[in-house]
This record gives sequence, structure tokens and C-alpha cells, in this order.
Amino acid sequence: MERKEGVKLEKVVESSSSFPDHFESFYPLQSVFEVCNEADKSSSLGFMELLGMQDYLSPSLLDMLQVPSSTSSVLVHPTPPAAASGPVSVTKVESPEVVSNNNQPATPNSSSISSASSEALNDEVPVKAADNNDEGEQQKTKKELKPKKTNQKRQREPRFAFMTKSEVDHLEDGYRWRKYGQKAVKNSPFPRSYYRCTTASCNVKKRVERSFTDPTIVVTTYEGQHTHPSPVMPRPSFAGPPPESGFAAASLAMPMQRRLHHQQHQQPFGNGILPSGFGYNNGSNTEASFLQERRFCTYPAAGSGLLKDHGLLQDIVPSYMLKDE
DNA sequence: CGACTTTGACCGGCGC
DNA sequence: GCGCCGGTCAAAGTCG
Repeated sequence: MERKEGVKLEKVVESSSSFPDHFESFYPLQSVFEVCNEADKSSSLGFMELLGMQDYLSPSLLDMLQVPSSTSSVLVHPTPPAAASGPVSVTKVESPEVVSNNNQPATPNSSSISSASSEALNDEVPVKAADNNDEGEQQKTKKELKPKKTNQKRQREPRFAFMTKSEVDHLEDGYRWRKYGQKAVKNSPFPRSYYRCTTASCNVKKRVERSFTDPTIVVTTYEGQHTHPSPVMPRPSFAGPPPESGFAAASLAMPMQRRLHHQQHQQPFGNGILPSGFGYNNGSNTEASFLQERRFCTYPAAGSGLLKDHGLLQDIVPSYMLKDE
């Protein structure tokens, strides 16, 4: 089921699973802005512009991003989903060779690097439809094992990968996950774990692995979209689009790294340093931190429309971040 | 006892 | 065609 995918997408997926290390090497100590600059080299848009958040950064936030901290999130731009139409080129990120030549291990205490990647999947396949079809399709294919091949390969859910400095592999993110597999990763001493959202009818998955170049970095890749609110967190009161717009659910769908429950070095972009422009309410510090941090794990990838049918994109990218697309 | 994890087996895609 | 690899299944084990 998950194996049917266009060549193009496969590439993207590949990057999704492998870029983190590359990125880590490529941007060892870089801040999100530096990453931005890299992206900028390939496109006419700046990182923040891409995110549509240039107006939302406060000086303190900037400082924080630049000052080494044990935890941070940096957006990575792997192949934009609508890569074809996307404004950002990230070939660099996808190129292991290029990265390897610049292999600079992230140093401890440096800004940890989180990355977000998205895979666009396919041509505007509405997420809603994907939820229905994919869901059934996936299970069906699994059961049948030998589904008839069609011309098109399976359409994967958008994926977002994040690199987070953490001592624990499985980051608390507000959702409940069931581990369904673990595989050794080639060229890495660390295994990759596969998790599925435990909520019935929610087929969101995530993969968790450690960067072998820097074991302190956890790479979490989310795939799919939650069809339910976080069972652990209260719904954030977001001053943005109403829940029905898809964002509210979305806002809960990509909890990202919320690590406060672990002994992780938690130094999120939170604690009041975020400008109000980001708009999330601080229901609690934990939530706020998580939400705020999440903001930096966004990537305007899924295309052109706004809050609808963007898969994970809509989960993490507020409307104002998408407006410039 | 239910929920979750572990782990070996299995399958399909892909490159050679 | 073959082997490698990523991803998933599912039985058994573990935990609270």
C-alpha cells in the first residue's frame, strides 16, 4: 500500500528519511535563519518569507534562535511537495554528497536542529479524501497483500521530519502512539522506530530515529493527519481559523516535540518570547511551548491552497504562514 | 486484562 | 532475476 508511489515522490520520501543527517551535517550550528539563507540560495524567497513569519519574529526570538540552546527547531526544506510548483528548491538538502563534504558534526550545546520536511503528495489529493480512501486502501492492501497494481503508485501522506535534540527517542507530543515496528537503519547504529496513532480511524504514523552523526538528535517524521484532537492536550484556543477550517484539528495534529515530560533539554521557543503574532494561547506552559516550538517546524509545502487539504501542512502551518504562497 | 512493546518474518519497490 | 532495504504485520512478551 505504501509502496505505490511515483518516482518523484519516492525521491521525496527518500529525502525525507535521509535528509536529517545531511542537514545536520550541512547546517551544524546554523540557526533557522541560516538555514533560511540556504534555502534562499535556491529560491527568491527567504526562509521567513517562505514561512510568512517575518513579521512575527521578535528580537528575543531571534536571539534565542541564534544563541546555542539545547533545544530548537529548524525548518528544513526538503523537496517541497508541490515541488514542481513550490518556490523552494532543496536539492542541496537531498544531496548526500554535497552534505558529506561539509560534514561538521553538530556540537553539543549548539542550537539543536530540528527539521521539517513535507512531502507533497500528489497532486492535490484532498486530504479528506485521502483520509477516507487511503485509510481503507491501506488496510485493504495490507490485508490483501497483493493488490492489483495500478498505474499510479500509492499516494503517501505528507510527511514532516523534525530534528530535535533530545535524550529520549520518543518525544511526548500530546498524542498516543503505538509502536508497531523497529528496524535497523542502514549506516546508522541507531534503530528506527515506527509508531502509529492509537486512535482508531486515525492513520497518522511517525518514525523516530536518531541521527547517527549526532546521537543527541532525534529525527521524528510524521506522516498523515490526525483526524482527532489530541487526547492529552486541551484544544488550544487559537485566534485563527475556526476548527472547521481544518487548522484547529491541524494544530493538534502536529504536536511535534513536546518534551516537557521527559528529561530532555527543553528550551523551546516559548515562555513568552514568542510574539503575539503567532497567535496561540498559552493554555499551559507545556502546551504553549509545544505549540510555539511547533511553529518552527513548519514548512509551507503542500501547495497552494490554504487551510484545506494540505495534509500535514495544514496541521502546522497557520494560515498567515501560507498566505504568501 | 487491556494496552503497549518487542522482534522476527514478510512483502514490495528499487537498483544492479 | 536477485538481493537489499524500508515499511509493516502479528505473535509473544511486558507492564500497570
